[in-house]
Amino acid sequence: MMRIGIIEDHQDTREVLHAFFSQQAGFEVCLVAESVEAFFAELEKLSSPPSLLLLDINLPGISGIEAIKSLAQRLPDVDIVMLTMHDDSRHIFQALCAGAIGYLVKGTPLVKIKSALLNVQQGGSAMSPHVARKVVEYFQPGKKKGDSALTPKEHQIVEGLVDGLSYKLIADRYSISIETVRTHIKNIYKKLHVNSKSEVVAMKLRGEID
Amino acid sequence: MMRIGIIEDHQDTREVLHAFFSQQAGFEVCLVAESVEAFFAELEKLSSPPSLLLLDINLPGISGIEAIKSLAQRLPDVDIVMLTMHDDSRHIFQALCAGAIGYLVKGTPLVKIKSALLNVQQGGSAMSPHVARKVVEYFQPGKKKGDSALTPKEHQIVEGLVDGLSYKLIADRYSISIETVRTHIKNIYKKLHVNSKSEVVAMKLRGEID
DNA sequence: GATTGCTTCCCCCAAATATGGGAGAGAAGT
DNA sequence: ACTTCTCTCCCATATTTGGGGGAAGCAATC
Repeated sequence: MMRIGIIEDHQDTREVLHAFFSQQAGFEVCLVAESVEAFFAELEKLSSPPSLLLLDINLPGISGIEAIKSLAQRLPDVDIVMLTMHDDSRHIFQALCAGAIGYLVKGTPLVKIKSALLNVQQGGSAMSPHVARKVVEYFQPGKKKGDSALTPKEHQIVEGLVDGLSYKLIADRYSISIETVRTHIKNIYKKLHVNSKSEVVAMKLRGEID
Repeated sequence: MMRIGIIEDHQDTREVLHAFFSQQAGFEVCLVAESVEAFFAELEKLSSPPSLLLLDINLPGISGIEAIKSLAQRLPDVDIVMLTMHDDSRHIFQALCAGAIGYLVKGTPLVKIKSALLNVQQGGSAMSPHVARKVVEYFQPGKKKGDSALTPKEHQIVEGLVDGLSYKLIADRYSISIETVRTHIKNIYKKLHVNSKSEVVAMKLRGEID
């Protein structure tokens, strides 16, 4: 028997999930909440905690991604599966890094969700096809070799970013075309799994690069 | 009538300045000293203080730059104009940060100095009447008002920036309009003298904010 | 010789951002 | 009462950035 919790702000989705899994043999919906805050409040009243969580990202108050760590801390044995409309690399990466074990895109048929959750319960994973693809692509370039190691030129560019320079000024500083700067930065973003200058600066100054 | 004080160790320069401004209508040289120490001593004897100071940097004893703060403290309403041979950015930066409102290089024709001082008295600057004022304001975060201290809301916004959020996401996080976020960020930029998210992130993570 | 990785440059396009205005409401201090 | 500050929101416009392609020279490696 799988005891699942659902955190989802959209009422329709919430009720559909609740109704569906309540009917499925082997499943028991033990907690349904529309926000992380509400979830924690309800959690107090439960005798036995859920073993799996379906978690949305767009939530009022604390976002689903922000909540993953505290959820995992509070419920060490729970499997967290994201169920969200965001299929972009950034959210996927953040969620998985924070501790989510699965990532399903909204629109996935209920039966698919069911089988995915069964997979999770058996120690597998639950990912929508193209999410899985992105995940694979993430770890492919990184696991073959030097991983997130930036090339010398890329390190230079990062220095420029930390100094708050625009693409154009970086190009001037290193006497290269602005297009080259753009190319380097795009590559840096892919390696670091970010997508803005600010995030690169933040990582660098936090010592997360090098 | 502009009452000016002159602190200059080089005798020739001192006398030339004294003689020149004594002759100019609307000007009154009320104090001439060859050092900061001597200036403070003479200041005791004056009934009404100078409204403007011509200050050298190379001085015996306390340097002109070191003296700026104590001078400004002693004479809150005085405009301090540097008159020095040092035209390097370091000295300029130090002087302006300390509170000097103008910065003239030695060799400036007397009539130019005169018009520069007139500009200062009229709320301008003594470097080049319209670019100069911006330069001054650039180096002096907020001389007139509440300094570079960020408001609570602005600190919140900075947190959002450090987390790599876009304007829209910051707006969502704090439940305010994206326009409000833009306004706050514009104000932050002005206070910190930067003009990009990355620079704010860099300053914050370097501990230069707070 | 072929593949791979690094650097260099170009195109296009949509979105985000920076910059300059203005404006009103409420709180706090003068 | 008046000013100052903070927070809120809006408009317009120009530039920058992010994301998607592709391509070419070069060095190292296989």
